[in-house]
Amino acid sequence: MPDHRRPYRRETEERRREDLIAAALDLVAEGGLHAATVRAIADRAGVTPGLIRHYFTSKEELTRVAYRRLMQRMTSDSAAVLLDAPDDPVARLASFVAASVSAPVADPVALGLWAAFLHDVRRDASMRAVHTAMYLDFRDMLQGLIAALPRVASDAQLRTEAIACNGVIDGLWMEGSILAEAFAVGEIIAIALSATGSILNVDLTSAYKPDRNIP
Amino acid sequence: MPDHRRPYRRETEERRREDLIAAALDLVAEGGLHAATVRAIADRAGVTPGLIRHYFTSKEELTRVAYRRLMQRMTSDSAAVLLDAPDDPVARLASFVAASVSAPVADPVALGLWAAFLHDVRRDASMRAVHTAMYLDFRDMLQGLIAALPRVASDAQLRTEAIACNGVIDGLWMEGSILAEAFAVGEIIAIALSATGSILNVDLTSAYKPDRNIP
DNA sequence: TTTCTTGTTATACGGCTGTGTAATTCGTTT
DNA sequence: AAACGAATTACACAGCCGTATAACAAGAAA
Repeated sequence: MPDHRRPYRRETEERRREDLIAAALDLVAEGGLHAATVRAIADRAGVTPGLIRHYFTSKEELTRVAYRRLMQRMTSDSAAVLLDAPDDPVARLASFVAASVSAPVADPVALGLWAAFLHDVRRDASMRAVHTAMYLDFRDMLQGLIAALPRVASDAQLRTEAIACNGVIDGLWMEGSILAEAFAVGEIIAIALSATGSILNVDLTSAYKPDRNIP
Repeated sequence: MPDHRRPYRRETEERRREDLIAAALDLVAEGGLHAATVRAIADRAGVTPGLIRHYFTSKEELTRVAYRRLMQRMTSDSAAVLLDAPDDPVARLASFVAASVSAPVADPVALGLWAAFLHDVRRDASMRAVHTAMYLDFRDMLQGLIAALPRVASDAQLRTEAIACNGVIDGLWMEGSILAEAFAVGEIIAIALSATGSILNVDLTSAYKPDRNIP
């Protein structure tokens, strides 16, 4: 029996939901899905466990929402690169490819989160829909950049090339994130540029100018 | 109070360990890591929960062993392809690449298992070592096939090309496993051959002859 | 047949899980 | 200042988790 009840401040619904989602993602990233228990999430968000069921009908719903938020973040991280990318189509594609295999798009935490949710994604239809949309969004971005190259290419060829380049990016994203120590600094970027360049028959390597903002 | 004790047969240590490992992998594949509880594993293997701690010092050890077994299976599945692959270096590489993005190497269950263990792999040093070894084994196989091509290439170039081709394969392996319905039959194989062919500047597509044993 | 080893089952335990519900207190409205 | 609504806390509950330990029985050895 507590001497005094824990004092608290009322917050907006959006703020509380955001905090709970962030706490859940943090915990999943640190300790896997099973570490994100109702009590741990509440603790991390600075509230008591009961509050979670006041904002989410079940823990499963919180999980779904958190996954959706993660995918949104990954997609917007990718799209953000294009905001201050060069105008030249070749350099623009090169910059996008390089960013996609570098932080913050590619990092061990993001991969860990992605993997942790994978099983639920396969089982839950709504989560699978989120995943599919995010994958196709990314691939469409890539295909748009490829289509802008100064070449002639059929639609079918563009699709094939986009899938292939996406494959390279995803594969290197994965390997670079898990086995970062197995590669030299910049090696993944160089390989990504060279490989996608080969696939598209365009010299991306010499078109790539590292972002001056990032040391 | 049970009327009678459950009857049982004694088995060899190897048999029991194998059964428990297989049961654990089955359950992880079906329901994620959290579905592989001590009780569920024992039930699936046809024994009682206590027996697990007779053969494994902890559930964590069973997990590590199961992961090691999974990696062994994936590696040997990959290597098996080379046993009845063509002798011609180009056709040989093409057959290896195609097999690596097809069943049984690439399938949703394998990807799900791989993802389920990923977090533990990042945290546990011995599991990480297993993963690294498996990755390098696969890449070395690939690099060996690339080196056998009728071309001249430096060691550094071979390494770069192997990493790039491995990236393509891994990426397509991932996407094809999760989003199988988003691709036409054989499309992933065709793209994998075309992309790796471009990277290596070799025509793998026309060198590829589908295995007659597989319809 | 009887003994002995040990593979196997049975059971207990503390701790943690997600959920349901009642009590409280914050901040606003009257 | 008093009342009110609802955000938040507090607590209870059944169930499952991994682990520990003791009782049993299967099959080999004698």
